[in-house]
Formats: sequence, structure tokens, C-alpha cells
Amino acid sequence: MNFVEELRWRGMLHDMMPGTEEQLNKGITSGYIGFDPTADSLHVGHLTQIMTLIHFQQAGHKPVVLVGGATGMVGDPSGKSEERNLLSEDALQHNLVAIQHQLQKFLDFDCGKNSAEMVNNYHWFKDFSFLDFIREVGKHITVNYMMAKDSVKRRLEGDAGMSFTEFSYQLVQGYDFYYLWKHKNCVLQMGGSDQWGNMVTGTELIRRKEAGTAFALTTQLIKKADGTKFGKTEGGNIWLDATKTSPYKFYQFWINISDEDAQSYIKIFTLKSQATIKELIDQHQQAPHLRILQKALADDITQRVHSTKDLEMAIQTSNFLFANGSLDFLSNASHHQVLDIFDGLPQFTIAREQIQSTINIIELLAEKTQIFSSKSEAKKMIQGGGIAIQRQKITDIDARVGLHELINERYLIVQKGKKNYFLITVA
RNA sequence: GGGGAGAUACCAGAGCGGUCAAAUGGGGCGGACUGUAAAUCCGCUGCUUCGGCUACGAAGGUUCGAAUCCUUCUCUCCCCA
Repeated sequence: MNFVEELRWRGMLHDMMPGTEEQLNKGITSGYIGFDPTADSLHVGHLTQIMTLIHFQQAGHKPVVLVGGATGMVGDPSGKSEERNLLSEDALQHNLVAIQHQLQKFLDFDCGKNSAEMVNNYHWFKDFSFLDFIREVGKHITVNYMMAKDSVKRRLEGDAGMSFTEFSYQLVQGYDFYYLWKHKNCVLQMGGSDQWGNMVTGTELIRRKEAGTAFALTTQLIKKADGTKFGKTEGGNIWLDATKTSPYKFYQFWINISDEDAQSYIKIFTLKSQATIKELIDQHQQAPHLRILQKALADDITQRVHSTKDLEMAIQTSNFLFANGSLDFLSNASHHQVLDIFDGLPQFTIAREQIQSTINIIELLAEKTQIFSSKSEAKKMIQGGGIAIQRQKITDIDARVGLHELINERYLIVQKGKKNYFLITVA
């Protein structure tokens, strides 16, 4: 199966320029996707692009990963209703290094002629003077053409306006494409469907400057069936960086995907074959409550983004926290094992003297630890039946917790709601 | 430079001298139900030593009493030049 067919059956393909498929069928083709360093980690929203590159490489083509040291300094107006804040150069540099490191994990950079390659557009922009730029690039593209772009039009129609900097973004990205086309024989740019406009500016530049031919292919933006934004939870973005989103939370994110979404995500975010996926969907529909799809998804992605060990840990933690795992498990565990299970969950340590023999529950939750930021909040939560200690629901705001209740004489498991666990270690 | 409108809790947005810790909607959090789901229903959503305290852009003032009236300041938006 070729690259385009692969994307098509997986529901990832959005649009492509005429001739793209023919070009790819001609033989090994070099294509790129750009990532701007807007944060110091990629998040799950970037995974579609990463998967696209993986498929691209598996189909025998050469993926080029572009990190936007230069474009990151400008700010892409696509999909943004107002002007972005510029990041400082230090922050950009920090972000750049971090995401470069992450991207390296997903592709094979050493497999012969279709090895992946990483480039940074800062290299060709750093010595490109403003005058040279407007003569070499700006001259070929009319303002009329630029203003017709959706990302620009929407901003011109709105109240927020748009700075010249962001207006120029498409030229900067367009030049990237031209540069890669010229110097690396890169004839295809891929990206999310919101990038279409920017990508076309690139092919247009190549055509007008050198009468060259280049192609663009976009992937579907990931949507959730309920219309909310993919990749965001109450806690914010789901990052790929284990220190920003723990492997456990990452795993949980996928486990909690709705049935409907899981059926499309399994195709997008895993490399499983068409037959395997069909089988999984069948099984899932027969017994939806087992959430076979969500588990398959979560397993696959957690393993790829983190590691097999992280996945095992996440499953173990999930089983303990949700499958009503009894607390006996803890009494048999070593201190190290306990910490492993609670790794990535909020933890507090308090001194034994602080408790004396017993301590008021509210004082414990709001003062000795920062599980709640105020006593009223803790009180309200207890009255609302949202707090459990050692899996026992607390309903009395005057309840006291004593040393004799500690597991292994040192642990207190606090539950806020069903899903939020806190470990208090009494030292 | 001239004219106008406005600034209220996480967001949107009512209130326009006392009954206002502030309607309503959204969001968030919790409970019930459930599949760690969706939908639905219910509760909470400033702090507190439960006496109060601090809050409606900021600072002053009027008043027994101000989110509400007055003055100045800061900021935002709109129209004209």
C-alpha cells in the first residue's frame, strides 16, 4: 500500500495538490513537515504530524523534519484570532532543543537512503538580511495574494488586527519550502489542514521564482466527536514530555477517549494494520464496557512516546487506583514500589510530630498539605462527599485522622473525587 | 486632536442608593447513575478563629448606608479628523 492510500484508509488525508500521488509513485521522494518551538515540549496534537512522517518513511520516502528556529520567532497567525506574544530568543532556543530531542525518537535517522533528516530554518534565515528577503522573496508574491489567505482574511475582518510580522509569516514559511526544494530536493510539504495556505505560498514561490514544481499534502485536523478541542484536558495540554505530563496521566488520557473517537484514533495514532483494527473494533462493539479500543490505543501510544517500562507502570498504577485495588497491595509493597506507583501523582510529606496521635481532617488537607488551598474549600468538598481517606469516605468535617490508620505506618491515601489521588507520607 | 461607550467573580453578562458575596448562562469541581464513558439529575464555586473580614478598574468624596451618586486618574472599544 502506498503512502497516500495508507493515509486515506486511516482517515488522515485531508487534501493534496494534483500530481502529488503521481510524484510519490515515481519513487523515493523527499518531503517535510515543520514544527515551531512554541513550547518546550510537543503535545498530543503534534502526534498526527509525527505519524504522518512515520508512514511517509515506512512507505520508503525520505522524511525531513524542520524545526522552526526562524518561524518560531515570527509566529504563525493560522487559526489564531489575535496576535501572539513573541517568545524571547532564550526561550526559543530552549524549546528548540527540547522538541528536537523528542522528534528524534520517532523516526529512523540512520537507515540508508531514506534516513530521516532534521533541519532548522534558522540556519538559512540568520544571515538573510531584510533587504535581501524583500527583494528575493517579497518581490515574487503580491500583497493581494497574501491577503486572500484565510488566516489573514479572518484577522483583517476581526477587531484584533494583525501585525506586519505575522502577516509576513507565510513568506517565511514559503521560503523554507523553496530553500528545501532548492537545496535538498524536497518536493513535498505536509502538515495539518490549517497549514494549506502557508504551504501553497511555498509552492507558488517555487513556481514563480524558478518555474519549479512542488506539492502539498494536508492531514485532517483531529476532532473530537463532542466538538471540544482534542488534546486538552482540565489540566491543560497533554504533553509528550514525561515531566510535564506523567506517563500515567498520558496513559489515562487515551484510556478516557470516547468510544466514537477511539474508532478513528486507533487508525490515526497506531500503526496497526487494517485487519487488526477491524478486529479490534468488532470486539469493542460486542463488549464496549471492556474498552478494548481505548486500551489498545493507550498501550500503543504510551509505549511509543514513553517506553515499555513506563507503560507497565501506568497500567499497574491504573489497576491499583481504579480497579478497586485493595490497599493490602500497599502494605506488601516496598517504599520504592509505592513511590513508583504514585510517581506523577501529587505527593506530600509531613513530619510525624505534626500529627501527634490524631489530626483534624481539614487541618490536614488545607494546612499541613496543599491538597486544598483554603479550609472552606476542604470543608465544602467533605460536605459534598468528595473526600476519601484510605478509601473510606469522610463525611464529617470534624473527623480526625490518626497515626494508627497509616498504611505501613507511613502512608495516607487521600482521594478527591474518584480520579484524584494524593499520597501523604508521614516521615 | 474631537466625540461617544465602557471597565462587575474563571469567562460572558445583569444589577444602577439599603433586602448584594452580587441575577442568569457557560466553564470548573464534587455527588448519584455508569464502562475510570456519554447523556441526565443534584450540590458547590471569595476568605474566615463562623464574631466577622476583604471584594464590583484605581484613588478620593457625598451619605446613617455605595457595585450603584460626585471628582480625578488609568485602561479598553467605537466613530470622526
